[in-house]
Amino acid sequence: MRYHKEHKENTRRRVVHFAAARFRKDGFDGVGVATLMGDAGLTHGGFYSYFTSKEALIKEAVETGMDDKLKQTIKASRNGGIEAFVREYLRPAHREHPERGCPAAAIGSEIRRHSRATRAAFTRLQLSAVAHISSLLPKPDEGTAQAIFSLLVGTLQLARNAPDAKLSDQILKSGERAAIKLARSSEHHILNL
Amino acid sequence: MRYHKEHKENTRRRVVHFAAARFRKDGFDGVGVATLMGDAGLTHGGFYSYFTSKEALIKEAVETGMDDKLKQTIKASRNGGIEAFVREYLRPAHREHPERGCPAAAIGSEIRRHSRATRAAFTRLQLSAVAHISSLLPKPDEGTAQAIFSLLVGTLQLARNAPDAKLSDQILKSGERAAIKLARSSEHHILNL
DNA sequence: TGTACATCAGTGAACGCGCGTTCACTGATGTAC
DNA sequence: TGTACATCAGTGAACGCGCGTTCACTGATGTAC
Repeated sequence: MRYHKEHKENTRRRVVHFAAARFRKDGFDGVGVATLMGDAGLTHGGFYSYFTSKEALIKEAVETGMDDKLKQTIKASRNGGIEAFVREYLRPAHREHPERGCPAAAIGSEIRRHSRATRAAFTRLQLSAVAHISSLLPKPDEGTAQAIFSLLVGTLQLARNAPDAKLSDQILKSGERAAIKLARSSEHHILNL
Repeated sequence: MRYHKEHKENTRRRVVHFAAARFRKDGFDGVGVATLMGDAGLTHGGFYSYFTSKEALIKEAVETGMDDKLKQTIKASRNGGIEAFVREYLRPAHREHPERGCPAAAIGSEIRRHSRATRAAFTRLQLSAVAHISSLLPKPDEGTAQAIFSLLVGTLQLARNAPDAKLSDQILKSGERAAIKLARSSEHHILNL
């Protein structure tokens, strides 16, 4: 035997880690296998000893990115309830750094064109986020939680697209207000449909 | 003089029209200049007599797509108020056909990586949509209107990503309920932040 | 009405390049003696 | 402790392909006579 058994596993994790950032920054089609390996300090030739295809890495990178960002957001907003969660997600710093941010916002419109495995991984982690949001509501409500998640994703994405900083800030603010309104409305039961 | 003066202009419009559909279906990187021209019944060589670059066509296609879809949604929900608008936007048929649907949902996370001109065109049309939504509210409110638009976009995108039809339907429904709730809440002034 | 012609919309070969993927190989490593 | 060796993580050349872009050209067209 050569190299400790964890060696290859660690390298693999590094590739996925860097790929998760690259994909969020440049899109799935915006970065090639050579760059992905280069980010981890390797050359492209070894790629297929780690992954069966670029698509397989995409699936793992999406999974890792969603999981990491959810954990980070939960941690940063601990004890602050749904309002802290919403504010943490819609921070300008999150808008400024898609590479470390939520994949749903960074590459949300590209997911649908990828493999069933990629879409399943994405959706599975999305449901974790929704479950967490639901648990933060005055009264748990998966439907409202899903809508809040959709609103956060749409808001961040549109804020990133805006070429004007002031408008981008307004988009962020309007999303924040509405998300908190939705969260509170689930408590008051004022409006029924 | 040869060919009527409208001839080239008409051909150009046809290219933009087909490109607007292709980009929404396959993404900006998912389709090449040869295919874009082929859709309009032409070969790729003439492309640069119509557009200065692929990016220039992207800008026009985004503009056209946003404008067409907004007009279509307004028309289809005429006299039905904000609820009809929301229901029209979140129809399963819209989810099934990104190529004829809202560019914000179809390619929302890709816009930010494109030219300033492309982003400006996108955002300008987004503001038209927001203004229209605002006019449908019980009491005009640009902030709430922007949040409703963000919610619609995020909802449709996530519904398209879901690999499971039932879950996708639930995402659509939760977005619809929340959007209508937000619209009504602006009337009642129950919750202030 | 028929023909010769200038215009220019549209063609297709060619460019350099980067893509995803394959594969024969190199050389650093931990172990056996 | 020192050396010989088997393993296999990682290398880099090569593949066919499609990309965006350029350009010399072809040939359909409306007009002038």
